[in-house]
Amino acid sequence: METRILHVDMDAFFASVEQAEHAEFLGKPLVVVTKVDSPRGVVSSASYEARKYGISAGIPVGEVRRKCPHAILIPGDYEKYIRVSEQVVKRLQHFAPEVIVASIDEAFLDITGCIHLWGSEERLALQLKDIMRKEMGLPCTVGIASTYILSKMAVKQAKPDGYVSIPSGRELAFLSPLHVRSIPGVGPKTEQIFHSLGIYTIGQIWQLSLEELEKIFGLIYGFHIYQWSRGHDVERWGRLDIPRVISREITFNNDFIYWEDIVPQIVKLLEACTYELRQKGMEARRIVLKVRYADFVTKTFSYSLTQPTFLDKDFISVLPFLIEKAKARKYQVRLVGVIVSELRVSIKQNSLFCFSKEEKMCRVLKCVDFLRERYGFSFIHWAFAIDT
DNA sequence: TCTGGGGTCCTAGGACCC
DNA sequence: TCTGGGGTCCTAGGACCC
Repeated sequence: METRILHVDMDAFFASVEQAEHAEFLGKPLVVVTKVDSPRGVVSSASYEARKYGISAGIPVGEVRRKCPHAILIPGDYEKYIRVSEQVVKRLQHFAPEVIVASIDEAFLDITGCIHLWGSEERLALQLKDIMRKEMGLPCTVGIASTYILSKMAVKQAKPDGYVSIPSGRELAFLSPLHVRSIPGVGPKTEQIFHSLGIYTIGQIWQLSLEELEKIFGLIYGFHIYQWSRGHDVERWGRLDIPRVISREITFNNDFIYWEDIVPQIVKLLEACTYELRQKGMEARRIVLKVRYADFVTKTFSYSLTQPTFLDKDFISVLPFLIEKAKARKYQVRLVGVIVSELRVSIKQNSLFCFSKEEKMCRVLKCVDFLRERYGFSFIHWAFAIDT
């Protein structure tokens, strides 16, 4: 039996969630933004009514107001969108034994063995769309094809509120006329390189041999493009359900001049990262300080610990070293971020044989985490006091 | 109109060891 | 004493995606 992969992508997800909840927003140019009142807010999600005015993800609120003065701007409620996303996934699980969640608003279903239950794959797809619309009030687009990447490319062509199937055997005919940017993984830089070579469509990529692509784009990326342009999946290295990094960042409403004002912000971000580490039962070995200066130049400064940890204090002890490096560039600061990486599942939290001190620390931190959840951050000093 | 926040994966140079 | 080569780790940066 030939494999059939179904890809679901929710249309204008955040905006649609808000429209489903507030009927008065239906049919209106609704724009979900990061910050409503700051000129540094940008669009997270725009309803299709808003997209008619050229509003798309990433553009600043000022430009939104200029392009569409009557647009409705609301701040994003990301925890809500995560909850709705989980409900969507639960509903999708009725259609296939395994649902691979690719992001907050998209998923893949291997429907190879399920099509007969619905009569045809088209009826399955339309039923799925119908249920999302009627039960959750959310429009979505569905693509079905023989590989994951093709199902995703099918969705791109069918948006919004559409359905496209690529029948087995018609893959190359589907791909040939599409623009190179239709390949997920080909962005503006790669597009530019293709254009400089006189290549605009996927069909034209086929004229290049694997060796030529490897020479232009490097061994790995060149191989990927070779496979993707033929509709073939490339095995993913990591598992989707285990995070590789945890990060928090903040863009200030006004640039900061003095590092005394910035450091507490960095500590807060770090606390949020380690809190999530502990919640996930993980620890990290590497910390990265990210700084975007007033001139929009972004620098990162990192340090690897000898042992992975989930304790704030272990990372805080190296923060001064990283901050000193960041200070060397004499510019005002518009963004700071903290990234913890080199993650692994924590042994300390899961082992029955923890040392009593570690165990004590765990309990204290769980208490601190609880208080943080209730009252916000900056309870870190409590943990210090009990540890020492 | 000045440009968010959360991720994934890959590259490249230098240090260091054998 | 001088030399090469391979392997691994560390650090910084970049392309891309939602």
